[in-house]
Order: sequence, then C-alpha cells, then structure tokens
Amino acid sequence: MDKREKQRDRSRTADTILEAAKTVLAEQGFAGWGVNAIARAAGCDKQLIYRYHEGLDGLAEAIGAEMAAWLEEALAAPEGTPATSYAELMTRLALAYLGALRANRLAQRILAWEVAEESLLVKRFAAARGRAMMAWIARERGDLVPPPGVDAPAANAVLIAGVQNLVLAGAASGAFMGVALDDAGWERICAAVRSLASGIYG
Amino acid sequence: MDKREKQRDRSRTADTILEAAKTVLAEQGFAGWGVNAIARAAGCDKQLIYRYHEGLDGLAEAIGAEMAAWLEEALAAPEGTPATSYAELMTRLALAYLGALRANRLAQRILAWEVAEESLLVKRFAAARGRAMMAWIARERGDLVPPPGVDAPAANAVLIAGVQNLVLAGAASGAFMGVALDDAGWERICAAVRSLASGIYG
DNA sequence: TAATTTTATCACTGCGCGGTGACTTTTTTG
DNA sequence: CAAAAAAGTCACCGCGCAGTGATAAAATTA
Repeated sequence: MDKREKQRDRSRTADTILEAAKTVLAEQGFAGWGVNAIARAAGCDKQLIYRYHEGLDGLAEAIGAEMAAWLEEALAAPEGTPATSYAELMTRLALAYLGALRANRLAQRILAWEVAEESLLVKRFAAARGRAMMAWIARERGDLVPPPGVDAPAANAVLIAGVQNLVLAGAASGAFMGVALDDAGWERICAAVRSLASGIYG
Repeated sequence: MDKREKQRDRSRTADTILEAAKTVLAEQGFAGWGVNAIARAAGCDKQLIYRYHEGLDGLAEAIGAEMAAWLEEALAAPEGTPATSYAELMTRLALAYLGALRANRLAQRILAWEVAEESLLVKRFAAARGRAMMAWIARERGDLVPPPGVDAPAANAVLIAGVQNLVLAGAASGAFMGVALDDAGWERICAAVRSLASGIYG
C-alpha cells in the first residue's frame, strides 16, 4: 500500500527548486532567502541546489531572467490601438508598470533587494530592467517624439521611479505621505500619473 | 605610563553606543545591523546595549527620532523668500529633499529598510516621515493653493516617491533607466522635477 | 576606610546559517 | 544479472548571531 517512492527526475527536481526559490523570495523577502529555506520549501536536500543551480547565485540569476521576461510581457500586454501622443505613450507605460508590479509580489521583493544591497548580482537586475524599459519605449514610440526642451529620459525616470517606490511603500506600509494606498488611493495615484505625464508632455 | 583607564560615565557610553549604531547602519545597511556589530563598533560590551537602550528596538527608535529631526531641518533650510506659487513650493520641497537625502547615507539606509521589511517599527518610521512632509507643506504653503482639478497630495506623492527611489537607485547601482546618476545626471533629474511640477501645477 | 551601588566585562548557551564529504538508493547501461 | 552512473540523503563543520547569568572594577556613600 502506498509505496509511492517518487520517481527520480533531475530536471523536474531542478524546476521544483527554482519554484521554491521564487516562493521563498516572494514570501519571506531576500533576508530569509537561503539554501536552507529553499531546500525546506522544495522538500529536498540543499545539496541539490548546488548541483543543479550553481548555488544561490545561479538561482538568483535564473529568477532575474524570469523577471526580465515577465516585464516584457507585462508591458507588451495593453496592445490594441497605438498611442497617439508621447504623453499617452508614457502614461500607458507607467500605468501598465504600476498595475503589473502591484500584482507581482516577487517583482516587488526583487526591487526592494535592489535598493537594499549593492552586490553585482543585484546591479545586473537593475540594469536589465532599465534596458527592457528603454527597449519598450524605443519599440513602441514609432515616430512620436517628446516636445522640444523636455529631457524625456530624465522625466520618465522620475515618473517610473515614483511608481516603483509607491508600490513598494504600499506593500510595506499601506500609505505614502498621507495617501492611503488602497483601491481608492491607487485610483488617485493613477490619475496623478496621467496628469503629470500630460502636464509635461501634452 | 599611559594608564588611561577611561573613566566610567553611563550617559557618555549610551551616546557612544547610539553613534556606533548609526555608523553601522549607515555603512553596513540594516542587514548587518545587530548587537554584536554595534558593540564592536562602540568598543564596549553588547550587554550595555540592552541596559542603556532597551536592545535593538530602543536603538532603532532613537535613530528614527533623530531622522525625523534631521528631516525637519533639511526641509526648513532653504528659507529666504517665500515661494510665489504652489508649483515653486513643491519644486523646492522635492529638490531640498533630493539634495538632503543624497548627502545622508543613514537616511538612505532607513528608506531601504522601510521597503524591505514590514515590521511595525519600520512602519512607524515611514508614517513619521510622511507626517513631517505634510506638516512642512501645511506650514510653508501659506495661502498658496494647487490649481483646481489637480489632486495635489497624490501628485506630490508621485514626485517625492520618485525622488526617493532615484536617490536609492543611484546609491545602489549608479543609474536608473539609462540615466547615469552622476553630477550631470542629477542636474537632469532636478530639471525634470522642476518641469514636472510646473507642468502639473504651473 | 569599609560597605554599597553603579558601571562594565566575561564566558557561556542555543540557534540557524552556508557549505561539504561520505553515504545510500534508484536508474541506466553492458 | 551485474556493474556503472545518476539522483538523492545524511551527518557534520565552522561561523556569527541574539541573549543571559555570574563576576570584576570603579565610583559613591557611610
């Protein structure tokens, strides 16, 4: 009876470990992210983390790659009609990013990690994200151009950074500068992003 | 010769410990912030941390209080002529915050801490900062009002959050979305903040 | 000077961590 | 079936951590 001795399968186990690593990171944050916790969550021995994933660094690298893919998809989603102005383009980007980020705890944890530690690993995450964002802009922009006299990359950086920090603050403490980050609060933030973008680009 | 047996002085020692705690936090970040490291930096026994500061929580509380005072002073600094418009008011706030934050590693570490952990302690830090900011606005505003139809608190949240995240990103990886955060880059960011504020409020 | 209280140090416990070598069990190959 | 290779487990090491009870040294009081 019940002699299921779980058949052995290397790639399956490697996958399980990667999933466990993501789960632990999403739930505990990078502070509690280590071989012991991951092996515990994966239900296997920690040795396998070193064998199948080059240790924690390899796992982090894999997660970073998945994150880059996620970002691509999250931004690419709201297709349909192309933007008719640079202001609309950037508004779409910022709002798509805001929504996607709010729904992705793992991504939030990685962002927090990026500002809390300054390892090379984490720098690469940030650089990859920046590249993905800029690539999206370059691809979607078409022949739309920001108004002359406006430093679009700098303004975009402020907007996206604002969105990013608000999502992190919302997850961590539920409010920012007196604005409660509940559903109504997020609606206000979205409206403010729209106003800011059209105020500078429109 | 040289028999300086350091005279004992409780309040002096308590101060030394607090300073050491700040130094360790500023240099190592909150990950390396613990009784052992602090005692080592203060050159005394860790037991004294429990005796004179109620342990790590008490120290954190004290540091948080100092931070709140620092923020007050950092924002209050650029007096002189009062702002002539709401746009100018918020531009001043954002730029003063940006400059002060960039120069204060300890404050940066605390901000990173706030988004990385979700303890009650850290929530209080965030709440206190938010209150200080709003109090500054209420005090300096005079009879200036934002244009009708603009949700000023929400827009200010986006702006300040953007400034905050950019400073953290600059310290951690030196760039954000392709904008290098060196002296020239910060000039661009400041200009963008000015444009955003006057675009939405001006 | 002697007794007492304050200040500071020491030595230790228990824990979880990252990491590794030796082992057992299953699967594949000959 | 036996041998070899792959997959997975176990027991252990050294380390740094938070926390604590007993103890030593200085300062204060009697």
